[in-house]
Amino acid sequence: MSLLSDLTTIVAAGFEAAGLDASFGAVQVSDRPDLGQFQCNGALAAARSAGRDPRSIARQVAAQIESDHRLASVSIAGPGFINLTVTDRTLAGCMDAMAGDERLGVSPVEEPLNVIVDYAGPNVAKAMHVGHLRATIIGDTLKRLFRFAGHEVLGDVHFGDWGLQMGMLIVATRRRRPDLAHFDRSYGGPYEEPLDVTLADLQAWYPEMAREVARDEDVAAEARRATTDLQSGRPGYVALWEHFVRVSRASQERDFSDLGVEFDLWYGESTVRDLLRPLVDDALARGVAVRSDGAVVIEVSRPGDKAEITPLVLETSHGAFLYGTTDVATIQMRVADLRADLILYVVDSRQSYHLEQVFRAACRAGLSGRTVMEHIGFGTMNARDGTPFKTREGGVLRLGDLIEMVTDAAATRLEESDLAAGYSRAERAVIARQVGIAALKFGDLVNNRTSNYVFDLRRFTALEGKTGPYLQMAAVRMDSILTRASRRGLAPGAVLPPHHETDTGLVLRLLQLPEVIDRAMELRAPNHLAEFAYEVAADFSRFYEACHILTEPDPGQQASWLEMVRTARRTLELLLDLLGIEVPARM
RNA sequence: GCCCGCGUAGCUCAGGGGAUAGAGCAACCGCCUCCUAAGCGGUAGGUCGCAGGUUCGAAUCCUGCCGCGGGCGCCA
Repeated sequence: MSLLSDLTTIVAAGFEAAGLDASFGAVQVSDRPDLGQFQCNGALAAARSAGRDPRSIARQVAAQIESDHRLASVSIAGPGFINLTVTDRTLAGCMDAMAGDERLGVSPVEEPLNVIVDYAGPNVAKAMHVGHLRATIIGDTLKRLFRFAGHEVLGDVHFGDWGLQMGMLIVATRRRRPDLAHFDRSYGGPYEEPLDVTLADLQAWYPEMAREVARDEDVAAEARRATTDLQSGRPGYVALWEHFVRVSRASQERDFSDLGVEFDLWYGESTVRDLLRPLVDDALARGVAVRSDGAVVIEVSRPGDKAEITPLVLETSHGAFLYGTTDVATIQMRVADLRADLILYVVDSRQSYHLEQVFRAACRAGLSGRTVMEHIGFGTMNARDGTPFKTREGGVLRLGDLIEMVTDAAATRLEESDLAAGYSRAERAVIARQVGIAALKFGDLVNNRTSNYVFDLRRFTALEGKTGPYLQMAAVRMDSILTRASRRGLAPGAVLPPHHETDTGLVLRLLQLPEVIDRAMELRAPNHLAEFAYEVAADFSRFYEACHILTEPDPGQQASWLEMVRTARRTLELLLDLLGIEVPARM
């Protein structure tokens, strides 16, 4: 379907005709545009297995394929590189096919899978902070990407609402508000909403409590007791917990909404709470889990391990379940009820050890079936000095504050520019939000997922160079041209063979879309989408500078260029949509 | 101690065995009577941490060392 796959088919046939494996025919975009548009390195690899000179293989393959009408030139260079350039007519034909295709030439996957993307992972009693940014937007992009590719995808927020912290919050609340009916065992309900316990309270109490628990065994025991009481369904505690969940979720949904992120499932650890007891008992009964120092653990080490992997604790010696337990139970639920084929865990890389334990435990307990579980780890966002990002006061920067910062910076930039001068206040506010979010998201997603990166507010809000706003600007320009053209009664038409350096460059770029989508999916790597979106915008900008579309005298040429602009716009729209970036109506 | 990740231009980062290692920013030089200059073109800038190895070919794979970050049962 794609140009690259067509070329691979051509060259692969050449290798087969030469008595060599077709797999040597893989064609890629050229590293040396001066020598050709595409290249195949297969002759070098084939030389080894065939025991022949790579150049002679390349010559043989070249002779075999050079008569193909789609190829303008086939040449051999260096030790045996086969360089290809396609005819301008072929480029035009491919471009027309892309322009006429709803999916821009990207075929849907042949075997759709049930995919669950587990991402964001906010916790009760904690407003989201900068650390949640990556988990949220990487996960959101992967969700959109897999969905676009044709998979059945569910995004699950995996709310952290069922661990020891709940007991700690209950104890903290009891200290401040012992009068609440929630703590009276003899009270039968109903429970009033403790409205004066706010998220801000919970956030303040929690770290204090955590310090105490670490220091004082009595307090720790109290928190554990409250946790087990909650987990075994004590009504007052459950009511209090429901309140915690409500106030936390309200704050988090605001942040998600600002980021344009939505979830299909707002499941949490508590969703599987009724599975925990049976899961542990069953594992014990079947001998999969064992008692160790009073706890129930499941062995997860395997013969080939480089280092010992310690058993996963399913139930503590105090009778509480841990987040590992709920993680295993969540796998059980996703496999049995949601029929997941693939589960992507978009979680900080630092949790890799834990997730490995959990995956193995689920497997050993026979709960995961054929479902593939994958940890999509990511690095941390650091400050300019390389340490984790903090506010000037040394505290954790709230995600909501970060969003506000980039929005303000975009608004300032907008005011400095003459361009937005005539826009209404309301429109400028909308644009500032869209531009700020784009700067934030693109600045993050363009980085390799696995590496740590530095968040530099100044750089992120500069809005110049390789940034989200640059992409928005390019999209707005495309819209502007298309709108003006349509007002003048000009319509996109058949794509003519490109002959300019810049329109050829744009066409060659756009035709790479299917491979980029494939690669981004395969690697679960949003940065490939981000990078490609930038290249599309940059190639368009060059084309835009060199070819003045609206004043082009030749109607055929003009219609062709308009079709290229329209297709570039659709391509950019798709990519930006996958990245979760909105395009303002104008800037 | 063991395990995992990282080390590429002044800065921030891309680069899934291939040719001459790229981009953005910062620096310097140009381009707005013309579809939005948040733009475009150009110049300069590199022992790809170090040392070995595998290979026709290594930033990329392997080993060791150095440096930085992270993780290592009853927290999440």
